[in-house]
Amino acid sequence: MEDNKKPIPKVIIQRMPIYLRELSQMDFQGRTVTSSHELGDRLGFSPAQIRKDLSHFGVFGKQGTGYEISHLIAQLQDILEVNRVWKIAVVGVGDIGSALVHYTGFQKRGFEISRVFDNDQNKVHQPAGRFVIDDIADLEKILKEEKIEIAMLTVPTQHAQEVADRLVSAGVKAILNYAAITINVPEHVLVEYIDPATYLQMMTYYLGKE
Amino acid sequence: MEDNKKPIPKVIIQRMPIYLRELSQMDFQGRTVTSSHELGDRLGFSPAQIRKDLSHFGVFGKQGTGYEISHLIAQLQDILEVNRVWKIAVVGVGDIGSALVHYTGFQKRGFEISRVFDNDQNKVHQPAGRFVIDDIADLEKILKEEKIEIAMLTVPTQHAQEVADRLVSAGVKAILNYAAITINVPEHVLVEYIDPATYLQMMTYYLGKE
DNA sequence: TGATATTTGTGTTTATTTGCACAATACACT
DNA sequence: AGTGTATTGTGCAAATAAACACAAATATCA
Repeated sequence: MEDNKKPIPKVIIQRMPIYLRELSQMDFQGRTVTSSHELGDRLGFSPAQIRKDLSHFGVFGKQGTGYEISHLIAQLQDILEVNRVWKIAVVGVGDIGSALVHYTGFQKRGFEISRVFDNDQNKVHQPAGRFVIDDIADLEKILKEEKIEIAMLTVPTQHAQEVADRLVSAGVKAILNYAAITINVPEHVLVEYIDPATYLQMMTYYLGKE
Repeated sequence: MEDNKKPIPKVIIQRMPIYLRELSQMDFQGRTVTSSHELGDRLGFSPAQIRKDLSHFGVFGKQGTGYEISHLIAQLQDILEVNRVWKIAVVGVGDIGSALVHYTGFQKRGFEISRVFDNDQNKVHQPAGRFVIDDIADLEKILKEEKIEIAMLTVPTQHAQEVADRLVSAGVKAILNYAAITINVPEHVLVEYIDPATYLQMMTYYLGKE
């Protein structure tokens, strides 16, 4: 294990959830042991890369045998801090927000939507999934009370920056932004983007070359 | 411009839609000219990186002035092949599929949903947005007829691989996969993944280190 | 006009990331 | 026990990506 103070590169952190997802899938299929070679085949990575990635965090495998799946899952969950359940707020209950609220896959991956906000008075206090929609006017108050540190931002593009600012002032430390716009936040706040059109445009670049 | 036969690295192609998105935003705000420095500030990239990235495709700026926004937008649209409209199929009309069908932002970014499929006979032939849901039994036939090359895969996890196989056999060349599973496709087919939990887990890694 | 400010595109350098290859270890089987 | 096969973790090399830094071009303005 590389045990100096250098931070582990982001590109490696990005692959860890992919490894965890695939290992969970293998576990679900009843598998108990795997190897860097098999995992690499399934994910399209080289075996060497998988071994090297894992080696940043410790020694998890056994020579000649490979990796015990349930053990590696537990280790990855520790590393990614998802051996507990993080509370999440969904801000904006449009089509995407609703879809996220109804999605049942978060719990087993370490997350639980715990509050849902909208600014539309026709939606406020109405049910959305197992929630009652809160008024976005109470955003800061509720997020602080509930100590919610992660938000999924699903408001219309033109309001994304303004709502992001409020999330930051409410103490949110990580934002998953579904609005198709880059938002500016202080350095200590993490932002990731989900914008299908950017993925599609990446692919059309290659489709156009054929 | 770097004009040898080396393919342009994927990491650069990934940034081009981000540049395009921000430039469109600036254009919408009435701006006409920008610089690598300003664009970098807004996006969190270094100016040098932006200039180097663009230099792979040609010369778009003017020394002392910067970039004319509308011109650079047009050039990026050409590069990414979104100066035309690509037909897209949505496969699986659950919560996410519905949200995509109702999303109005695709058209101006080069895409148009043109067919929508589900296997649930209670949904088939029912309306979804401006569409009538087609029976997934007719998937191959319709995709070939319509020459649809791009699909957004929004079926339940356990059916994702099987449906992906059918998309490939129907001639689809690019899949945007919303199912939380890695799918295997032939080398000539592009796949990108949208799985919110992987992004969240990446962020909790860092949150846990604070 | 000429002096000063900007800003690009790119050759070079530095840093990061990936891949290679092999000793060390474990297992299976005779 | 011994032989053959599988697999890990890692030092080192190669490949890739990012940053630096500067000549050349443009704009501004006294």
